[in-house]
Amino acid sequence: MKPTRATPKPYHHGDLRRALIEASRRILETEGIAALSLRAVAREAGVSPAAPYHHFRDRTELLSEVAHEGTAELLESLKRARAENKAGRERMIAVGAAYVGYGLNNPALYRLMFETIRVLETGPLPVDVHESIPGILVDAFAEAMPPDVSPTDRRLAGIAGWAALRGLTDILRYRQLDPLKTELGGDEGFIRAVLEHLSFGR
Amino acid sequence: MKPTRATPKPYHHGDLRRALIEASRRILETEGIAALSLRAVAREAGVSPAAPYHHFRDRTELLSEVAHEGTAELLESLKRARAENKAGRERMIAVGAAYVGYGLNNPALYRLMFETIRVLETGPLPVDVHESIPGILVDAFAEAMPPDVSPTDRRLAGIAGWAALRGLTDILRYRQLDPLKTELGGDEGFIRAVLEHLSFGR
DNA sequence: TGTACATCAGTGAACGCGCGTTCACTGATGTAC
DNA sequence: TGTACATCAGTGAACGCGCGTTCACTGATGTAC
Repeated sequence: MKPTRATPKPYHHGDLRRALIEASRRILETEGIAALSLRAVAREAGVSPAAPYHHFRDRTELLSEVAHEGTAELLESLKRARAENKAGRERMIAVGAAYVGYGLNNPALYRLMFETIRVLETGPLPVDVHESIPGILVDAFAEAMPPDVSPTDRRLAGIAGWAALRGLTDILRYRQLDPLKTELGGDEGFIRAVLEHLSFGR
Repeated sequence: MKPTRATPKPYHHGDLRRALIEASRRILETEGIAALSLRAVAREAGVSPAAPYHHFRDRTELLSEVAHEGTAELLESLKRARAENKAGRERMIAVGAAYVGYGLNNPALYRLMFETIRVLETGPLPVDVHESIPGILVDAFAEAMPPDVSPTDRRLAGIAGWAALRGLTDILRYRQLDPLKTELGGDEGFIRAVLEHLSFGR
């Protein structure tokens, strides 16, 4: 009995590579990174422990792929928020909310992404800054500053904003702020309220 | 041959409990959390694999103790910074720098502390806010705001500041900002410059 | 002060476990003629 | 279209490893008398 799904299925057992990455993400978010072994992933995907080796050199490579997928998704989400809002406060808040939202919806993956960056990225900021996650965030904040602010201050405020988003994501993730959050109307309202207080450097 | 050290040594083989915690921290910072097994700790401390069980129920308890020690140290450092600077911008920057500094000097422990919080802390913010890490940070930022700012805005700005410190620590830890950092005179100058741009919510 | 005993920190061997990875294999699919 | 063969994704058994934890033990220290 072949499955009725209309997925590509280019090889004789379906798109296992895809299935393995999805299994990894499922395990990651439900059982945590410590449970994310190659064997567990194979089990979750319903194949033998050796099968993944036809698609990934080793455990590290699988993890990198998963992290990379997360990075691509988040980047996509930020670009969408940027495109849908004109520069200024609107965009700053939309981009910020998209960032925090992604982190809260994929907490374990979000963590993995940054742990992996340390290993993968050699240089400091990526080449094309406007296509990188930090680049988009910093820009969104910098652009929201009043017109009389100097380029350096603008940039520093952007970095402060970027940092605040990372911190905010962590704080909300660990539920350290639930009472205040409720008071201000959930995640959305809370994020908005906090972001209102950024990017107004002197 | 007894060691010449003047340490207490209340039991017949020295203060193993202490030695185990110190061994844990050494392993944590040099080899990472993944390498922090009970056996590795015992090895590092020069005792048999079963010895730690006379001091900690299991691996989790040891980890909790280590995390707790880190939390206590950081709290102590923040209190010192608070006591040594009068309320306002001075204190805000001193407390912020102390926070980031601790994170950068103990990166793996810093991470462990927050991973552990999730498990350990049941409620949201600790009871005595002025004796908690978030409490001190939020206050330091809130106090640095201009006098005409409303209590709610003050609090939100404080939270934004707290978040920025967490994010800043992460960013610096992953060396994503080295060029700019050098430009601004190392960690110290950089942190100061970024903090200058916070806590000026409208 | 001296002896008998209780306490308990540390030992070392052993257990069962899940892991990453390798290996010779099987069997379905794709390709050449 | 039909057959022979190459390809290669997936199998299942096996390896050696380090792990957490338990156990009966040993032997130094502390305590009662």
